[in-house]
Parts: sequence; structure tokens; C-alpha cells
Amino acid sequence: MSRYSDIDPLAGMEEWDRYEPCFDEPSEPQPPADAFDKTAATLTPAQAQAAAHFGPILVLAGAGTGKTSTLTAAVVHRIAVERIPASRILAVTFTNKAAAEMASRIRAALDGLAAPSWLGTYHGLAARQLRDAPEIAALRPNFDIVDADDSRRFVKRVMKAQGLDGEESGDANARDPLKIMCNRIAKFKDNLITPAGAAAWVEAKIAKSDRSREPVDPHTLRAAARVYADYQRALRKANAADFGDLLLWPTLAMRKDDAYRARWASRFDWLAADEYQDVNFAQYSWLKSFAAEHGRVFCVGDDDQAIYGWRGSDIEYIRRFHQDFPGAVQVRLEENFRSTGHILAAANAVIARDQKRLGKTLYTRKEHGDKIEIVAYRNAQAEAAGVVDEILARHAEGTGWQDIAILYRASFLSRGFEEALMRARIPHVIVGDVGFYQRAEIKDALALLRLAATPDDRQSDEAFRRVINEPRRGFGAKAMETVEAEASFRNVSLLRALDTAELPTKCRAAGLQFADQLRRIGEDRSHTLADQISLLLDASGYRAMLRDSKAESSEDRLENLQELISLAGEFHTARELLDHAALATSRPGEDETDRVRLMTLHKAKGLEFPHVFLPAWEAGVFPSDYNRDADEERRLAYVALTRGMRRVSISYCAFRRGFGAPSLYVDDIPEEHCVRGRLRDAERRRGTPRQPVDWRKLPSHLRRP
DNA sequence: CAACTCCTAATTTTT
DNA sequence: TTAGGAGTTG
Repeated sequence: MSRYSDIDPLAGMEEWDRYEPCFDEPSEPQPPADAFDKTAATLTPAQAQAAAHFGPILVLAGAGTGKTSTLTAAVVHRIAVERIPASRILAVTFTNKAAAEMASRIRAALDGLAAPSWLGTYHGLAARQLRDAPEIAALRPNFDIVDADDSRRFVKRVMKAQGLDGEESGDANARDPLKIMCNRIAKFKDNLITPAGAAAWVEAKIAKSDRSREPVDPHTLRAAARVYADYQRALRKANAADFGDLLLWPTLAMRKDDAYRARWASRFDWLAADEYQDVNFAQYSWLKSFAAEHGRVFCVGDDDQAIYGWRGSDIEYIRRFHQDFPGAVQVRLEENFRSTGHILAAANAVIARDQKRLGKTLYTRKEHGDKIEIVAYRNAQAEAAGVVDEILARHAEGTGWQDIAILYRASFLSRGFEEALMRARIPHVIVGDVGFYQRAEIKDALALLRLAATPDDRQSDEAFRRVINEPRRGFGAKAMETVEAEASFRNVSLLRALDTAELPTKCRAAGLQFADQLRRIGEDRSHTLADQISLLLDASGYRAMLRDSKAESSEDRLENLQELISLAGEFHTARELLDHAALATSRPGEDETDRVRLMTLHKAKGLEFPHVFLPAWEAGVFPSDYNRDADEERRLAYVALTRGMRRVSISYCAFRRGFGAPSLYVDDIPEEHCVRGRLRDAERRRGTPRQPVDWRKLPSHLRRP
């Protein structure tokens, strides 16, 4: 199977073809010569020394030790002192937020001069690389980037076609076979295993499984390889790339084709990577490909905060940095500027129990501050109420809502707290709950846009499936079957197939009218992007559908659509907007409001809050039973504690879903740094029988369900 | 045959 | 709470 097969460019792509990645910058104004000195003046000697180091360097930056400042200073040093053009710097992060933060700090340090244009996330940068030569992934120009949700739909269709729906896989946790399959495919890609290579890889894995302790189910694995192959075919047919593809194909191309690799590597004189402890094989290989000639990499990371193993990240890459980059220097940043003494000491004690660390001990010059509070509650309701009472008390003392965060292990834990906060009328936000661009109405609107842009391209089939019956046009399973059959018979797009498909008259009429309006709007080049979306929403009856709906959420949905329309004004082409929508998560400016933050521990990494609540520290929940890597859970506990600047409150329940024991980390916190089981005034005042219960005092027969 | 209503079951972490 | 399935209605 050739990677270059199945390419069948169709007409109607002019508008899309206008997209061009911006590579070479025009000549850049010179940066102020003293920019680095000014920046370095705020750094510690260790930070400044790291920032100015010439060769390959690994900065082991503990939590709260000024990692971003150091990274920023390093970039400024390249530009202002070494006079490397900003355009020849590659700087990569994991999140859009981190990238934006870095860009703005660099711009500030350089007096408003341009930050590196190749500063972004692994996925964002790799997407730009792939846009430059999509044929390396057997894609046509203007391919779509599909998000996890779209990808899931593809996998679902493939599984159905292979008769895998409903079948119980042998996997022990087969609650959600679709999800498991999606994860498995993502993992193939994270490990640079191609669809063609997956079958062989799976067989090798099965053969090896006798000796490995990891449970391997041959049946599920083989099924995964088969689904992967068909899934990739489906993506290619739709001219679409999923997140994994963005890194997989450029990385493979750089590994296989040295001319291609050299072409890319020669664009950059210096590389910077944030959160290096969290790279997976694909990201690691991608980054290394750029470094082959000069080896000038500046990697920042903290092995104690490696918490993405389940996504293919491997802590080994940071541990063996000096082997990958000969002559590499290693610098430790151990002075913490974030937390007070007791918090830091507790965090140190928890992480110290992890063996196999590169080793670091954080210290602070701050005062000891408040001890960590550890409170036991009878059940989850009591815990939520207790936390809310405490939040009210601190607010009354003058703490802003935005200075308070509730950080939990698993997203389902947010519910109880949200309800309690709502009841108490405390402004709050669940960070990253459902991203703006992941909302159904936004995705529907964007699907309309896709469909209008290339109505006769099979690339738009997925968009068609999404919106043809939204609002209802009488297209159910049966009608779709007919259209699909007609489309594959005539080898045309689903929309085009409506012309000749034998459908019930009313459904056919509705479909044709829909197609007609789409085409008319799509062909009219006089509209701005925003106008186009607005027109499509009206012509398709989508807006009317929401207006007529008596569902409570339709008001919000209309507002979201309005927001999308105004957001669209900031993009030049549909392509840019769609790429942004696929790779971005939240709306800009979302986190600038005065609200209590609720988020998972993973989302909280890199953030800090004066007041932190850490609920549900119970065995099974945290550490989670689902994670086989106990060390990783411990590192997560370390991340959790080190988010707190002034006050950290841990809590756990004797009863959540069955009786539970407190997390083992609770016992790892030394007595001198914590206060256990304190009862708060607010609770007494309310007179509610919300007595914290010490689990260890429960009769032993209650300890196990 | 489509569309709506009701019911049940299940909830790790995500660029 | 919601997502997805089954069953019922039109």
C-alpha cells in the first residue's frame, strides 16, 4: 500500500488553496542590546547562567522555580545577544496557554519586537510543517484537522463496518470499547507506529508478552491493528489528519528522508522545549530531528512532574538527555518562589518517597506560613459543603475568588463541588469543561462552513453527515444509507449524491434546498468569513431551530454562535479558522474573571493559586485504581501540593462510592507540617451535623465494601 | 421510516 | 449529569 495512493484531487478548492504558511519573516528590526541584561537582572545566578549557556542544556526546574522566566531569558539571549533572528528559533510547548504566555513575555522583554514565529505547541508547529508538504501524509492541500471528537466518529464507523460494535472485547475494563480503541490508535501514533506497521508490531508484542508482566490480550490488539488500518484509510479519503497524524508523518518523513529533514533543520539555529519530561516518542523524535546538526537545544523540565505516561510520555527521555545530546550541561533550579515553608516541606516529603528521581530538593526563603490542613468528612456532600464554607470564610477575609482553586484527580469529582458552589452563589468556572470549539453548535456551524467551501469534495462528507439532519430534514438511518450508496456508486460527494438519490419526496426536497443554499453562499466571494457563517446559520434553519427550541440551553447556544461569528472576524480564511478551532481549546480571555477555579490536577500543572483545595484524597480515587504506575500518581500528588502558594487544604471522605481509606499520601505528610481534622466555625454555625469523620476510627468491618 | 421520549448506565487523566 | 439506546408514536 503506497502512502501516496488514493489521492484524487477534485475541483472547487481555489479558496482553500490561498492558505500559505508564513515562513520567512521580512527583515527584522534590531532588538535592544541591553534586553538580556534587563531580563537577567530579575533572575537568580543559576537561572541567568542557564539562560546564557551556549550548548545543549537541560534545566531541571522544580515546581515554582521560575522555569518560564528562565526559558524566556534564554530566548532573549539568543535574539538580543547572539543576534539570532527570531525567525530562526524554534520554541515548543505542550499547551497553547504556555505558548501564549511565553510569547508575551518575550515580546515584553524585547520591547515589543516580534517573538519567534515558530513558537507554539508540538501539534500546532507540526501542523504547519505538514501544511507545507501534505503529500508526506498522503494528504491533499487544505486537509482538515479533526479533533478527538471527530476522530471518535471515524473510529465508530470503522468499528461498525468491521462488526466490532457491541462485541465484548477480552479487555477487563471493556466498559467503553470505542474509547479504548481510540486510545489505542492514538498510542500507535504516539509511538510512531504506522497503520502498515501496526500488524507486525502487534504480533511482535504478543510474541513477547510471555515474558513481560503487562497483560496483553491478543484478540483486542489484533482488532486494534485492523481498525487502525481502516480508520487511516477513512481519514485519508476524507482528506483529514487527526492529532496523531500531525506529528507522526512529519517525524517519519524526517527520519526516512534526510533531505527533507535537513531542509527543516536548517531553518533553525536553536531549539527550546518546555515540559521536556512529558514528551512521548513522536514528540521526542520530532524535536531531535531538528537538532541533528548543531545540537543546540534548551530543554526545561522536571522529572518529578511527569504525569502524562498514559498518553505515551516516557520519563526516560529526560533521564537520558545527556546521552541524546553529547556535551549537554545540566542545571538545577531549586529555589522555589511560590509556596510557603510548610507547603514546600510537605511536597518534598511526598516526592522523596519516589525512587528513581534525578533528584532535587526545593527550598524557599519565604516564611513557614500556614500548615497544610487535612480534613476527613463523612461523605462527598459533607466534603463539598465543608470546602464551600471554608471558601466563604476566606472570601470574607478578603481573598478574591480567583485566588482560590479546587483541584481534583478526576473530572467526575467536579459535580459535587459545582452544585455546592452554585447553591452558595459563589462565582466559579470549571476550566476546560467543554472547550468552546468542542461545543456541538460551534462544530455544526464550522461543518456548514466546510460544506459550503467544498460542497463537491468527499472531504466534506463528514461535515455533511453532521449537519444534514440538523435541523431535522427527514434524513434518518435509511435515507443516509441511500445517499451513501448513491455517492459511492457515482463516486461523488454525499451532497452531490442528493441530486440523483432515490429518496422520499419531502426529504429529497429538503435536502436539495439545503444543498442549493449552501452552494449559493459558498460561491459568493463577496462575503466576509463572519457574514458567511451568519448566512449559513440562517439559510440552513439552524438559528431558527435554536430560537424555536424551548430547551434551556438554546439561549446559550445562540450566544456561542454569535461569539463564533465575531471571533471569525479575526481570521482571513476559513482554513485558518478551522485549524484554530481544531487545535485551540478555550476562548481567549476566558480565565480573566474573578471566579473560583475548578480543574483537574493535570490541567493545573504549571498554574499557581494562593488558596488550594485538594479533595478526594482517597485510596482508589487518588491514587487512582486506573493507573498502574504508582510513581506517576505520587508525582501527581507532588504537582497538586506545589500549586499552593499560601494555603493548602486536603480532604477525604469515609464514604464516597463505598467505604474508602484515606490516600496513602495523607500519611506521607509529616506531622510537623500539617494540622489534621480541624473543625471549622462555619460548619458549627450552620448547625448541620457535618462532623468530619476520621476513617481510621471506623469499625474495621466497615472498611471494605 | 423518522423522530421523539424515556430509561438506564456509567463516569481518569487530553494536546 | 449526560450520553446513548430502546421503545413508542405519528
